[in-house]
Amino acid sequence: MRLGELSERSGVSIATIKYYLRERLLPPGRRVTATQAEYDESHLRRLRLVRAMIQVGRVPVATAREVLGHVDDESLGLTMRLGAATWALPQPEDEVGDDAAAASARGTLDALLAELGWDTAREIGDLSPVHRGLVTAIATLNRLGFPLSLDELVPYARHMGEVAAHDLDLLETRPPGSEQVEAAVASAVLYDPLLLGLRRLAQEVESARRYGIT
Amino acid sequence: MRLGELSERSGVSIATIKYYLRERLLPPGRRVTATQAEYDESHLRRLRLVRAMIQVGRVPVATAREVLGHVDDESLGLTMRLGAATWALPQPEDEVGDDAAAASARGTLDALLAELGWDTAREIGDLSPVHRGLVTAIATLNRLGFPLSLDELVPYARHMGEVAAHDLDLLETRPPGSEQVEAAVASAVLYDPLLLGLRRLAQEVESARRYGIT
DNA sequence: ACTGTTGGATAGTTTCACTCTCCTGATGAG
DNA sequence: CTCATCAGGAGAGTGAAACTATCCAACAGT
Repeated sequence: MRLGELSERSGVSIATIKYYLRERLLPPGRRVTATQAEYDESHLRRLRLVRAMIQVGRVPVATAREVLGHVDDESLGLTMRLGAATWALPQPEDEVGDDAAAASARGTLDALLAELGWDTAREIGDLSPVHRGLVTAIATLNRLGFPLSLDELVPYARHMGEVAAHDLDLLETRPPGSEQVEAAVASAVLYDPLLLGLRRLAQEVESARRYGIT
Repeated sequence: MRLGELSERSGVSIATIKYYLRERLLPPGRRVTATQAEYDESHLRRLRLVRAMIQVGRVPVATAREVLGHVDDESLGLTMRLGAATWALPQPEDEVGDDAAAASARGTLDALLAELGWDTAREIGDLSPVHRGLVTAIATLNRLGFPLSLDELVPYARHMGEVAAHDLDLLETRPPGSEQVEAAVASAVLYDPLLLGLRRLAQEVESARRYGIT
């Protein structure tokens, strides 16, 4: 198919597709002549994934390019590709600072990982953006005057641990290959709003149950 | 305290504070003379909350203004204020369309709410932005070729239900009043990245556990 | 009186994600 | 063969969002 059809089938404007091609979010089509190229179903799938990452997942274009680079890196195993993609995903940009709040947050997180036996994560330490993002989040809550104790944090972590296990269960039902990696990215990016939405909904329901609708 | 001190204590530049004042994210100080005003601790707290919402929670300025308006609306009860704030919070903006994917997503969500007995949420139906956000997320996954069955969705919802219950337990430990409402906003906005970070971390750990580090 | 700040208003600046305009080179109907 | 049409590519332009910088008159501390 050509650019026009790709645009029509995906609902993305031609100008935007050209932009994504320029930004290398979408691999170039197979060149037919000097001024024409042919696209296939994989381009359509990739385009939809890009759109989902950017629009639903709020992932910046530059970051999306990086993540997709890891998705396409066939020299890595599943775990590493998943990890690489996760690694590149957007974190609540630092601005941590080394104040007391940050130090306390680091301590809390360390204790949490020890408590749960998540030693893999502890070894990686604060090199991981995920780890740093968590420190930032806890530190911010400290600064705001809503400190999180270990006891309050552990139940959250346990639930998210089970969610993660369920994530991987679902991933295993996919045929291995790039579809599995794409599913991993979709899971990382698109399940976020899903889970948060479910939490909000549950909060409303629970609040109504406890206090009535006043 | 005056602008300069507010800036120093919060770490936010004077120019930015002026911007927030202009945008009514921060109530004006108590006027001392025609060209000078006095700020207090509540301004500092509010400023930190605003920063957290915008920087960590990625909440747009206009939305933050709306949310804070509800926080300050003392004519409402706790549930309603929490609901109002939640209601105003940013959703993965629609662009739903009425295609088959959206219809199927609506059906799945309805079934889920019935299954869990979350009838309060079902009555509100698709008026709620949270509800619509969920439909968008599920529909997007459908379109990408990663359909979510009810069976796969239910465990997620149960876990988030427990998380929400824990959220409200924590909320009850706060002294009633505006601090409680602020805690509710902080919970809604700032726990998001915290939970997502925990999920990512748990995914890495679980993946390493299952498949090794390859 | 002098120096430096403060609050307020207005006008930049930066970043990001597109979107528009041009241009060259096919391509297909008549 | 011709001529309007469309494809692809490159560069400049646009609009929104969140700041940031510049002015200015009115104070405040010394």
